[in-house]
Formats: sequence, structure tokens, C-alpha cells
Amino acid sequence: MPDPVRVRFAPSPTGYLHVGGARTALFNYLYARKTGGVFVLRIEDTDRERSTDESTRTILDGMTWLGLAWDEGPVHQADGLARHRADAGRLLAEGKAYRCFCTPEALAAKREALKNEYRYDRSCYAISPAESDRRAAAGEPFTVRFRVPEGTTAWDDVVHGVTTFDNASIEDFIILRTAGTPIYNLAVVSDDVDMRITHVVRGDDHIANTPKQILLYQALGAPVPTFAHLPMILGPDGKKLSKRHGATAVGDYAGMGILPEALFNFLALLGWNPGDEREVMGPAELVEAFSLERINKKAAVFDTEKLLWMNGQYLARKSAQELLPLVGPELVAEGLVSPADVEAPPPWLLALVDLLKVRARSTLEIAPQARALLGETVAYDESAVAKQWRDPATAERLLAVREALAVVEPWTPEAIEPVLRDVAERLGVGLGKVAQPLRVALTGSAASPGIDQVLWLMGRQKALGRIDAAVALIASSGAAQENR
RNA sequence: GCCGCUAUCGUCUAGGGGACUAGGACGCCGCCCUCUCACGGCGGAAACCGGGGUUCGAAUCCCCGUAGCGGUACCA
Repeated sequence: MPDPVRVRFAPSPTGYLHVGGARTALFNYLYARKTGGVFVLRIEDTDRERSTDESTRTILDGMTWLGLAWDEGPVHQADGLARHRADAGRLLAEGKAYRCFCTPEALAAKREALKNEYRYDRSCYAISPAESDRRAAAGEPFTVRFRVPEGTTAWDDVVHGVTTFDNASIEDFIILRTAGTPIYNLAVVSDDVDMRITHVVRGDDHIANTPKQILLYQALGAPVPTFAHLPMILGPDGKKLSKRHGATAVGDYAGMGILPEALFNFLALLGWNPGDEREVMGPAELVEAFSLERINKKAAVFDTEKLLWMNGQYLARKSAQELLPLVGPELVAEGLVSPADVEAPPPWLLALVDLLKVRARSTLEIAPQARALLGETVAYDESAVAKQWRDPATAERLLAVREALAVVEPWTPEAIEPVLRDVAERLGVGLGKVAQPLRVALTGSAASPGIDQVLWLMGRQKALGRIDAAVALIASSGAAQENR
């Protein structure tokens, strides 16, 4: 029986939860769920200068919003300081690491002199243990460097296959700072060993760190975990996704009206696919289909257009009842509906949301559409007016519609629809000739939900008022033209 | 510079020697549905980075080149 799977997501709290980080967290989450394993969250805050609590908060919020529930943690890497030091001490005692007394200035000078040829020259490795102990005891500052052994280091990456590094290309890297705090590679290995992590699933920008870490596992006498390096996420220009590409933080997408399940689904498909042609897949379905083996090697461009499409798919599938908490506050703020309506939505409100959700790609698009129907004023779209009211018979047709609508009973879409058809028939024109000018009169726009639905939601009084306003507008502009 | 990774439509991708006339999705175009828009349906344009091998046969395997990306810190 294989060891139970234990994976981790280990962000450094120096900013927001980036979509790249979110995707890494997502894959760890999916793998843990798929295998019945444990998903640990670890905050890598050994760099105290750059780490902030606010950042940690934001990352946790982002993960929660996305639905990435962790099983253990968050554990703070800084809490493992004593263990990190002890591990470095052990390596030192066993001769697998050594003290380096070179000052940062001296190192910088050598680097400057040799430029690209530079690699740490191991000068301090020549210092005898006794001498090293004496200088340390005398209070001379030092870092601890790992002594990279001869040979080659390789691993069978789940994503990339066998990957090999010549140890000669790796310098004796520092594992403990002058301050006695651990450098990333030591802290990560020490923690992953301590947490009994079985699979390290992370971005492939860590590939170059992997041989160093494997060397550390071996020196520490710990089992080496399985590695899976995920491809990067790029911006539209093919460069690493960054702030200048616009939205990169998970929170940005929440603010753009993206549903968490849509981003969850979209991110899962960036660098992975189920092997068949399914695309719109919920969390449970993704967990079921997930496997590390199907992860791609190639970096993927983050395509906002496709995200928006996917969001539209989720929007359309959600019930009005589920959507109301998301769009309700905005509708109330606009004064379109009352808080009580949102609390206990009447049928018309649910119908409104159902009508608008299929037309929207983001939740942000719903309120403006609702305003066109329920708002106090009409914003006429110039080109819609020009096109749909151009026919000289427009005013006459609107009046005919008005007359019929004034007596429709009951005021329901089912009752309204045949009445409009009847008007069109009596006028000897297609329904479009009546509905389109009417649509512009009611909404100011040439595009809207079905005209019968629009009339119903708007209410008879408001609808008749807008028809009157439109007729008056047409009359005045007609008069203006005749006066020319 | 050195080390490493990667390379199929504009984008996300299927493909792991013959099933490829290279499939799907987003976007784009056209048609249908239709009171408009959206949804949905149907159809179209659109790709194997280049060159050598291996093989009866390469998108698939190997090598070289090219390009992109990552790393090269007392950051993570």
C-alpha cells in the first residue's frame, strides 16, 4: 500500500494570489481530492522584510473564494526556524556543509570581476574545521554553504520526464544567512520533509531549484518526493503574466464579475485537459477526471476572452435564486429594486435575472441591463433611434400598439404577445416592424430580451409613458425637419 | 554567457509511427432559429518552427539549428 498522498501549496506572502499561484494551488487541490490525500497550506515567510500579514490574508481569501479548501495549515514557515537551523547544523557537523566567511562585498567584487563566468570559488571550503570553529567562536559572521558533491542529479518529473543536471553547474549555495535564518531551498526541503510531503507540484520556474533540493534531501537522509513541474501562465504577448497585462490577481477577477467556479474550471484547463472533449466541468467532475500525467509541458497564454465565455456558461446555468446574492446589492444600490425584494424575491425579479443572465458574460453586465428596463429614464441609443424610427409610419404604429396595450388583461407576457401580433397583422406588417420601434421606445436600445417580457417587467404604466415620450420625440423631430 | 525547459490553428488544446483529408473549444465569418440581442443548431477560414536522420511509413522517435521562456541572489 503506497503512502497516503500529501501535497502542499506554499505561496510567499509578498503580494496577491496571482492566477499562476492559484492554478498551482488548484492542481494540488485536485490531486489531493482525487487521491484522497491531504492538501497542506504553508506560508513561506522566511523573508521577513517582504512578507506581510495583509498579503497572507489576501491569499487565504482568494483560495477560499475559489473553493480551494486546504486540509492542514496555514503553517508559517518562519515557525520552523529552530528546525531549519538544526538541519543546517547537522549538515555542518557531517561535513556536508561549511561556513563561509566571505562578506557580501567581497562576493560582489568577485562577481563583478568575473561577470558571467562567476561561480562561488569554494575558497572557504579550504578552511579547516578547527579554524572554522575558532573563527565562528570568535564572533566572525558567516553563512553556511552546502557542499555540492560531484556527479549528476536527476529525477523523473511527472510532467517533464527525466531531467538531469550536472552538479558542476551548481555552485555551493548558501543555506543559512549570516543572521542564522534559512534560505529558501533549505527551508523548503526541511519543511517538506517535516510535513512528509509526497508530491511537490509547483511552477516550472522551480526546475532549476530542484537539483539543489534533491541534494539536500539526500544529504539529510530523507526520501525524495515525486516532482511535477507545472508550465507557466503567460500574458497575451507570450511573456510571463505580470501586472502590466492587467488583471493578474484572483481578486481582480472577482471584481470583474467572474464566478469562482468559472475561474476554477478555466484555470484547470490551462495546462491540463481530461483527454476527451469536455470543457465545462464542475469541481467534482474535475476531481474525478484529474491526473498529474495529463498535465502539459508547454506554457499557456491566459485568454480572457475564453474565460468570459466560460463565465457566461456558468452564469446561464445558475438559477436566478443563486445569482441574486451576487447582483442584488447592485440592483438595490441603483434603486431598481428594494432590499425586501432581494430578500424574498418575487417571481418577476427571478424572471428578470433569468432573462438577463443568458445575455451576460459577467455578473457586472446584469445591473446595467436591468436599469434599461426598470430605471426612471431612458437612454436612447442614437443609431438605434435613427434606424428603427426612420419609417414615417413609426408614430402611427406606436400609437396603435399603445391603444392595444392599454386594455390588455391580464398584464402578462402570455397575454401581451398575441396582442402585439394582432396589431402587426392589422397594420399589415411583420411583427418586427412593430416590435423594433417599440423596443427602442421602451429601452432606448435595439437589443433586449423578448418584447413581451420587457413590457411585462416594465409594467403597463411605465411602458405607456415611454411610448408617449417616444411619440412626442418623433413628432418634434419631424416638425423640426419640416421647418427647415 | 552558462545551465535548464518548451515548440500543432491568433488563443486553449487532442494526437504518443499507419485510424490525419490533423479533431474539439474560444474568437472570427456565413446560414438557421427569430420581434432584436443572447442562447442553441449547422457550416466555413485557420496549425504540425526549419533542416537532417531512423523507418515500408512520421505531427508523433533521434540529432542539429532557430525561437520563446525560466534559472543563474545572504528573494521565494
